[in-house]
Parts: sequence; C-alpha cells; structure tokens
Amino acid sequence: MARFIDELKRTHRCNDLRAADEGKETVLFGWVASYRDHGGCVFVDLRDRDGITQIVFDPNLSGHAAQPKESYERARALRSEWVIGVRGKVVSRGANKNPRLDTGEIEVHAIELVIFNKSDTPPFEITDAVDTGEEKRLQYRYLDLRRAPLQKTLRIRHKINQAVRSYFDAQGFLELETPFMVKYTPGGARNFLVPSRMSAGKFYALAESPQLFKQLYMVAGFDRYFQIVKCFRDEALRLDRQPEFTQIDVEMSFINQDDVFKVMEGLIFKIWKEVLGIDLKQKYPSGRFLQMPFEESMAKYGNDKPDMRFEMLHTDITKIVVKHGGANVALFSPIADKFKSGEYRADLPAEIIKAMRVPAQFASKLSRAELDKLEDFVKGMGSKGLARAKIDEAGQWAQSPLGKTVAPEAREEINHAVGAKTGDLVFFQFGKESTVQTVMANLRVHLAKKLGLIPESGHGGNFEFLWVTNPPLFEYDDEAKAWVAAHHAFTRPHDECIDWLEKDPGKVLCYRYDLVLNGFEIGGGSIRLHDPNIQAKVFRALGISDEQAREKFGFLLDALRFGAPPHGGIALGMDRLSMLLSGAQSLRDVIPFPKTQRGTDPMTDAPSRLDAEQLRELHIRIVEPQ
RNA sequence: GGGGCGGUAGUUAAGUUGGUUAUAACGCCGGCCUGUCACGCCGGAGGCCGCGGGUUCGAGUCCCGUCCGCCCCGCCA
Repeated sequence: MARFIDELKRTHRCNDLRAADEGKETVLFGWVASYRDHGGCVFVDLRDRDGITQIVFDPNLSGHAAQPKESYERARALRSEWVIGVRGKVVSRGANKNPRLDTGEIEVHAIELVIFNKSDTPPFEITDAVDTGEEKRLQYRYLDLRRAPLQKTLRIRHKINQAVRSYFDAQGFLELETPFMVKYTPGGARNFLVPSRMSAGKFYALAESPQLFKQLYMVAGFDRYFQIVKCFRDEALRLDRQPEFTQIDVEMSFINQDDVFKVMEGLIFKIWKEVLGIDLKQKYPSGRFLQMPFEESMAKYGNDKPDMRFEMLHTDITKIVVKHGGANVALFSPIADKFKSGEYRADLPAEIIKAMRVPAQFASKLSRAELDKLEDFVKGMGSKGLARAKIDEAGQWAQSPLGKTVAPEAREEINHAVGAKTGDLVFFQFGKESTVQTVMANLRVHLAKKLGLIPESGHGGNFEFLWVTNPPLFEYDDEAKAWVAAHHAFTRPHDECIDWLEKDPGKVLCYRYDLVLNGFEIGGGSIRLHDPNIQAKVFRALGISDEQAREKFGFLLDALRFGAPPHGGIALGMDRLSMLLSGAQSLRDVIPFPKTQRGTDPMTDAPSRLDAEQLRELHIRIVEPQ
C-alpha cells in the first residue's frame, strides 16, 4: 500500500490555503512550477489547475523527526514539471509575504515528499506570458494547457456550458442529440466525408450543423430544443474559424423572431452574469439588444457584423456622384456613366462609391508612411487603390488627385453627406460593390485598431451587442447568372414580400438574424418556412425543379407536409463566445485541441495517410495530385 | 486559387553593403549559497541558419524552387 494516495489523501488544492489555515497539516499534489535551491533550504512552487503554493524544504524544521531531513535531500534533485506529493504544515510567511500569489500569506513546511514521476525538460516554459510560437504550443498542447491562461479559458467554457444547460432547462427546453454522420447534401459549406466500409463506394457526411434534424424535432412536437453540439465544415480556416467547432443550437415552435431574440437575450444576460459577474442590465436596462436592418449595417459598416464600439461610419455617395454626372472626377465618371446609359438597373447597382471620414483629431495621427501602407492594405483585398482627401479650411479636397478637378457643388454635397469638417481625412472606394464593401469594412476596423479607437474589452464591460435583421433572402450569383439562397432555402420571407418572389427576387427580405458582438458574428438563425406553397415559390425563384428539391431535401419536404408547426431558431458559436468572454485573441486559444490554419494537428499529425490494406477495405483508390 | 508576413541553439529573438570563430536573453548541465518567489554568484554544454538547387573565391545574408506557420481575400454561418 502506497503511503501517498492510498494513505495520504489530498486535503487541499494549490490555491486553497490562506492565513486562516495556519497550523493545519496538509497534503498537496501537483507539478513543480519552479524550484529555488538556497543551499540550506529549497523553495518549490507547487502548481495544480487552481494555483500555486510555496513549499519549503528545510532540514532544521523544529518539531519534526528525521523525515524533513530526508525530504530535503530529495527535494534538492527536483526539476521543473516533476509530479510530486507533499505532506506538510501550513505556516505563516510572516514578513516574507508574496502579494502576487493568492496563497502568498502562507507556505507549507514539508515533512514528507513523494516523487510520483519525473519529467523531461519541457520544450518551453510553463508560464503565463506566451513567448513560444503557436505551432510548438500545439505540438505539445498538453503542456500548453498547463498554463494558467488556458486553464482559465477552459474553465470559462465549462461555466458557459453549465449556464446554458440550467437556463434552457428552466425555460422548458429539452437537450436532445442529432446525428453527426448524415447524408451528404451539396451546396452551402463543404462537408467532411466518411467512407462507408459496408456500403462500397458510398459516403456519409459529417454534419455541418444540426439544422434539418432540429426542424424535424419541431415537426415531431418537441417544441423547444437545445443542444451543445459539434459541427464540421471543410472550409478554409481563419482566426475565428475552425473545421470542428461547437454550437449552442436552439429551435422553438409557435414563436416569432422577437420571441427568439428574447430567449437568447436572457441566455446572454445569464452567461455574462455567471461567467464574468457582469450585469448587462446596466448597459441594456430594457433587457433588449439593439436591432439594425441588414441594409443599414451594409451601408454604414460595409458588412453584416459591425463592431459598434467605435464610429467612423461609411457613407454611400453613389447617388450624389451620379446626380452630378460623375462630379468631374475622372475615376468616378465611368460609374456615373454606366448609370446614365442605363447599363445598370437603378435597383441593382453592381458598382458603388463609398466614403469614410476620419475625424481631424485621429487623422493627424496618421503619418504619410502609414497612409501609404494603407494603400497596400486595401490592394491585398482586391482594391485598385485608396483615394483620399484632406479637408482644408475652405472645405476643399487638399492633398488629393480627386480634389484637383472635382465639381465644387458635388464636393460640398459629399462633404455634407459625409459630415467632413476642416482637418478631417476622407477615404474613397469605388467599383464593384462587394469589393468596395469588403475593403471599406476592413479598413474601418484596421484604422480603428491603429488609432486606438477600440476600448479595452474584457471585464470593463465593453460589450456591444447587436441584432442584424431582415437581410435579403436571395443573392445574385454573377458567375452562375442566377439567384441563389443567401443562406438556406428554408428561411421564411416577409409576408409583404411574397409577391416579389416571382417579380423581383432581389427585393425579398426574410426573417433571418445574426447576433453580433464587437465585430464578431456570434450567432445566426431564422424563422423557417413551414408553408409548402411558399416553399414551392422559393424553389421556383431559385430555379430548383421539384425533382431537384426532392432529391436534395426530400425527407424534410416530406416532414413539412405532416403538420409542421411554425418554428424557428438560432445557433450561437460557443467558441467565439468563449473567445470574447475570455479576451482571447484567437479561437485556437479557447479550443482545447485546435487545428492549424491548414487544418492539421501538429501533435497527432492528423490527417494522415492510410496504408493500402486500409484503403482497400474502404474501397478507396488514391489519385495523387499533379 | 490569390495577396502579405515569418522560419537562425531547447525557447524567443539579433545578425550591417555577401567576408573569415553565427550573437544575446531565458532555459539546460555542474558547483556555491538559509528567505527566495524573474533568487543570486561562478563555470559549462548546446547550431542541418526550414529543405533543395543556383550565383560567387566565399551565402544565415543574393536568385529560383519547395515545405511549414500566421494574417487576409475568395470560400464559409
């Protein structure tokens, strides 16, 4: 029978002991975070998931028998990350307190020491401050996870999970599971595929979301469903996108859009309260978040996930320029001319001109070199360049090629629309609408970071929530020359837009909504189409035949014919939520075992090749890329 | 598929117009030290400069290719 673990059970964790515990005997288990050998005595910082306690090994401790001497001798050999157990006595540090440790008022005088296991020298130091490349950290993720910041973020995930479960349970939701291995459906996000051994040549797909199944739960009458669920998407990775991620998935029956908002706002309030101790009531006394139409968001911010923590709004000046016949600016003229010649329909502008004002007090901080760098920044996003103008005392566009020719009336109207005053800097983008929007949206955020306009987030409570609502149901696909569903084909259009489905699909708005926090989309959902007649019209607008619809979504269409209730739902990105709650800079810092940007895992070396026999069993032949 | 940045000791980085022995800090190893907590002091080891090719008397440095990582566009809820 082993002395430690069998006989000596752990009495405390490494962040438990305080001044009040003085005199107690304690048994602690943990890892050697650091050791300081002073010749006569040895100090060890013992670490577990909760914190650090200083252990002292001193052969001359009064009141004990031979054991301290023996422990001291062995303690001198301790090294970083060895796993040990200690029996000792809690003693006040007297004048030698360490205010930086929660346990800094006390230390433990060791009587007995056990070395459970030695450790190789770790490839990087286990400290709070990261000074190691991310690939190394991922390669030794189990060591990286010993660091306090990651211990803290994973604890936040735990707390979110607990808050979600208790909230939804109290609201009458059932936590129900859905399959991960599903039928492949083309369109939307690419699926990861799983070959079937038993059905030669056939594949399952990993679910990109539980979407269809949660709707089936509604048809089945479960009424209120939620699930904390893994989803899989075989798409390019980003700072805020991983191939395997977790959603807080919700669906409800007999509700409208606002009912969904209320339920989710309640959840967010609870999560913030329980995880951060922040009462969002102070910021949102009504309990409700701001709502903004999609169109307004695109116009003012250039995207549908605006960071509301700072201003620098966009202004669309296309109409002003067109009105002034190009405003006598050579670069603008082609766009204005196209409108004039009727090449573009007024309701379908493929090209736009946007301006963004940087107020004088910030504009003055930007050096010439920095402004030139912005040129490269926008070019990286497909822009041809970044036109700019400095507003002088007379309201003229100084330091700008545009200013040399621009018609004064047009210039004044633009200045007025943009709100430009003396000393302000105005940036312009023009051309293909999608490019202009992307460039201007990114430029807005990039400049805000550069100029320090974004307040510190975190526990100060700089959390700006926003519902972005009522986007168009369809988008025009330039390449395919056809209307495609902006999200999926089962979103309910606004009732007053039903007529447009046939006449002008581009005008159809729908009950879709995104929840945005500080420039990140943290959730999205919709009210679903449950009326088969309107569903048929939507398919017609998309040019999807009955046969095609049946082939792709047959089982859902079948189900909707058997008394589907009005229903809708939403999914929150659990990982992004954790990232914003913990102040982490990357999704990879809140996912325990994340993938690199190429979707690989440096620790396990996944994905990996299979040998010929395994491939044969799966009926797969590898075609080497050229 | 495209653009940008990066890869030098275990780790993080420096490395000049191409030049002779490739630096520093931390870590590691050995020794000393009874109040440290970024302990201190003395000594030491440690290098495929991502990989392959080219230019050159000479390449960490210049050129071409390639692999890997990060950020972004496209893509993606």
